[in-house]
Amino acid sequence: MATDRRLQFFEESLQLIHHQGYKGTTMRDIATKLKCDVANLYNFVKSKEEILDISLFRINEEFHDGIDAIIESKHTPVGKLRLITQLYVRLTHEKPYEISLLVNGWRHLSHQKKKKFLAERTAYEKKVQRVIQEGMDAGEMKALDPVLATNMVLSAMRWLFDSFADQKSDWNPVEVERQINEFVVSGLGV
Amino acid sequence: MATDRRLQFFEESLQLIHHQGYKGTTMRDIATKLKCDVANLYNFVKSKEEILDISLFRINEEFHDGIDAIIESKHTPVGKLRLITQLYVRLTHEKPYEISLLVNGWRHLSHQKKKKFLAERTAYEKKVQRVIQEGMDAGEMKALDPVLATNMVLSAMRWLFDSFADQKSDWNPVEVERQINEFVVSGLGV
DNA sequence: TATTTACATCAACAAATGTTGATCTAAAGT
DNA sequence: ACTTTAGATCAACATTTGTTGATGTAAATA
Repeated sequence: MATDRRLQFFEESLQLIHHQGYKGTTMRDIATKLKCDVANLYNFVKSKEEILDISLFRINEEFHDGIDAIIESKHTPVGKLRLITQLYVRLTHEKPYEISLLVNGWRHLSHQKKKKFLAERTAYEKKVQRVIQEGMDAGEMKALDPVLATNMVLSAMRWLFDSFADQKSDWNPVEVERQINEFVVSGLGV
Repeated sequence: MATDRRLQFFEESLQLIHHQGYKGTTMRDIATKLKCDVANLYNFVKSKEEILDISLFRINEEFHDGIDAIIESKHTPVGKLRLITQLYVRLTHEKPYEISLLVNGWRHLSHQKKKKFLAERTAYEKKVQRVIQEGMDAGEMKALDPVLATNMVLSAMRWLFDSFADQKSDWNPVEVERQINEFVVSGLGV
């Protein structure tokens, strides 16, 4: 099932979708990049939407599994928050085009799938929010609105996928993670 | 030129583009919302792309004019940074659908216009970066990578347009601005 | 050797989409 | 009274787009 050609198909598709958007990417665009006929693509997926579906929910699960492992671990709130940013930076560095779907692509899911995605996203934002809330309760972090604080922390990293996807930029992900963490921790710190 | 109906046309168009994306919004969608025929829309713009063009470069100029005024003012770097976040929050609260174009919509500009937009955006990011750099040089801010710091600061506010566009959320923009500022300033602070 | 599997091509279609030209109406400006 | 202007309608177009069905081929598998 996971043949070379099939992997290449998904890879090129996601790159095109990142740069041109989902609606702006046609099956013919993808076929051209793969140097094959359009009809051929339907050997890999049964519809265009499936490219989005499959890729998006796979990376979503990977991210959420990572979050869960951190939540269940025995770290202080600040420690957990550090691991969360670390996870996000690492995942974005490894798979910028997939993360691009989580940031933008989800809007083009079908109604049902979009509902499902947003419900899951909200649930996981709440988990991060709870970590921050615990940090505030423990006096490790300053008392801001927890919803607002969560949004700021997560949003502060959302430029990375664009940067990592860009050939010209060559951030060192470990250094990026260190500095983001410093920013976030002292941004919330007392 | 700026008649009621024309204003309504742009307003509804931008709302649709925010929710469905530029490519995902058809001229027929807009016509339906305005309860008129598709052909009628061409009394307001000479092409679909013009909706994007006009709206995007107008808000872009408004934002950049604001930045320039702050840069030229006599404040400390930290003071300037505070004014910049204030400007961004205010603008996003007043015109979330326009800001949505600056965050996402620009990707669908024609090649030429996109080049122009990106050049301007880069120039203005550099101006913000210089403020941060001055803050670091003056010892007001901790020494992080200035490019990275700039990206984090600006990106930390990029979730707002989505939230302000949403009917259900009712943030107080003044309070939001205060908390964002606290986060950003202590995030960069020594 | 027979057959399944992964991948490829060609032709074609139905629907969606941006756009145009000709025409109309009612109000506003001169 | 005459003319311009903003807004609206209808029919029609050329393209673009996702998708299908019939068919072919070369390698792996049984």
